[in-house]
Amino acid sequence: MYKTHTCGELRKEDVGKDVSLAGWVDRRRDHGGVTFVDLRDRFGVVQLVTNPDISPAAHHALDPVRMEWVIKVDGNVRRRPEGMENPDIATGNVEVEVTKVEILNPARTPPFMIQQEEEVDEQTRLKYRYLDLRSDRMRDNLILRHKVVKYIRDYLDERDFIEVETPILFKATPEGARDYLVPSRVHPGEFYALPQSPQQLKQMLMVAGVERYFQIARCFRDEDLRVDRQPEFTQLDLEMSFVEREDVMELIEDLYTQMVQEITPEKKIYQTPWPRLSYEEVMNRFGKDNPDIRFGMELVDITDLVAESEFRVFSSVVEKGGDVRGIKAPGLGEYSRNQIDEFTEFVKQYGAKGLAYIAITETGEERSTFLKFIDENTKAALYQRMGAEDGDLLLFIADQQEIVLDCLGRLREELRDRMDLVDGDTLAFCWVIDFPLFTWNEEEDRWDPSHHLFTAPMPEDVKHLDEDPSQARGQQYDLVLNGYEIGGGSIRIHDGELQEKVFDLIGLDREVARERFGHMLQAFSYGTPPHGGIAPGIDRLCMLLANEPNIREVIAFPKNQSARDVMGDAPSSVTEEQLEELHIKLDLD
RNA sequence: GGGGGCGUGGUGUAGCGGUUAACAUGCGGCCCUGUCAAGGCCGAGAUCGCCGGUUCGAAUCCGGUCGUCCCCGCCA
Repeated sequence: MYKTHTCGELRKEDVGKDVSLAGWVDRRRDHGGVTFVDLRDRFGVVQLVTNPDISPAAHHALDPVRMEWVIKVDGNVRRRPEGMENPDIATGNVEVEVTKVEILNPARTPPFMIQQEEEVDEQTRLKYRYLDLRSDRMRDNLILRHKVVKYIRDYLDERDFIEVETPILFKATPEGARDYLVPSRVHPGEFYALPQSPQQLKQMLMVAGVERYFQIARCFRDEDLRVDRQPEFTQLDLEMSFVEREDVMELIEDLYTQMVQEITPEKKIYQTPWPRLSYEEVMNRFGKDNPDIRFGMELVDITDLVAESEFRVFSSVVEKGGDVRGIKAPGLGEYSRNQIDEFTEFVKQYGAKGLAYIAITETGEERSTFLKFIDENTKAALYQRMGAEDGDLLLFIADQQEIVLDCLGRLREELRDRMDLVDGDTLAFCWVIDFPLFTWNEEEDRWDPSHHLFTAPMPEDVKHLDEDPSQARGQQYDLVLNGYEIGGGSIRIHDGELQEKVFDLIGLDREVARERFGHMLQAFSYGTPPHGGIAPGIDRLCMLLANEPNIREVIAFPKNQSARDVMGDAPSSVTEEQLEELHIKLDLD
């Protein structure tokens, strides 16, 4: 037997026991005589002691042993001498006096020190991911993720959901993200696609009468990567029949609230029940549809106040139908011209032409790009609307509404980070609802679905589909946490006729629609229950629960930014024979 | 597709026109019987990502290239 106990479980109560332990050498402290070895396994660390006077054979057996060697020891648990306890580790009151050592496998000197992976180049960590994952941090992240998924499965199982697997090899959909394609050997020239999500399939399961489906589903999208985006990621995919949007939202809210309390009790949920905010409201208040509501500093519309102003930057924008809005950064009134310029550069990245400001020092002195152009009354009204006080910095953008909101929304979160306004142990969940069903696509001169093309309109808005599609709101809901979209869903269209009308609206040719979605329309003609669902992202949730700065830290084997697996070296070239079998000829420049 | 940051011993950094390329840690050796990032002494280990240019002289300046991270576009 390798182990009678794990390295993390020995306590005062175990003193006197003969134990066998096995694990990795975390550290070794050789005092010439007495030698200490910290032995680590998945469950913790315990201190081993050898003494040449007591057990010379065991003592010398440890001589060659170095960090990350895998060893098995027999020994006796004893209480540490008075004053030698280590309160920093769970097993710190005891140690194991070693009587026998067996080297199970020596280790080369690792390319980096396991517990210091935070300051190691990420590429090195990814190349040796199996070493990186030995660290407490990564081990804890893997465990956290396991707990999240297990909690979800147990919770949904208790509520009569069944987990159904859907195919990974399915059909390409030109809408939305780019597909990963898989060539077919038996059908020359034809391709499967890896699913961007099991959307169509879960709706088919509703037609099939499953009623309550979920799946911890892997999804694939061939788009460029970000801190919170990987080409393959995991969703809790869920769909229910005979529900309205409130039913789905309540289910997820209850699930996540209980899960967080159970798994990360140190986290505080900012507001319960979770606020339900309309798309229009969050855009006006926060400038983005996935707002971080943990702090204030909301956007303020001053278009009406400055429409007639002498400051042409403002008034000319208003003439052209644009907006002027601002944000107040309390306490930044002493910022230098240079510091403010950094904000200007920041918003220019997102299309703003400039940034107007009023900086008010603690003593009430004002520096401004435009104050001299506006009269006292306007200034007073502006200060009142923004709640401006001594010491504040007021920042303004004038442009088309879309740009103003986007830039100020991003600026607001930039200020959050600079001013350190939020606490990572606060989870501010909220729902964003009442999205417009369509958004106008300027380039293609047509309406695009804002969520996806199966989203049902609000019943009272169906009438708008014919006259003014922009007025139609969808029965859609986005789940937002601390400024990240961590899920989205909707009540679906279950009526073939309405579905065809939506296809028409987005300019999808009937023939093309039949080719791509004929199977769905056909399915819907055989008795389809009203249904809806949601697909919360597991990776982003775990990232936030683990206070990690990016999604890769909660994925065992992530891809790097250029979608490469640096450990396994994928993607890689294949043999001529493989290509031939797949009827593929390469055309590389 | 575009913009920006970073590439110096195994790892993390310093050096930014002339240095024996510095420091920490890890690694090897010796000493050390109560440490827990143990300590002390000694030692090995880097053609400064790569290619080209400027210069009497390049880790250092310039151009290109590759890698990586962050961002924009993209992600229904």
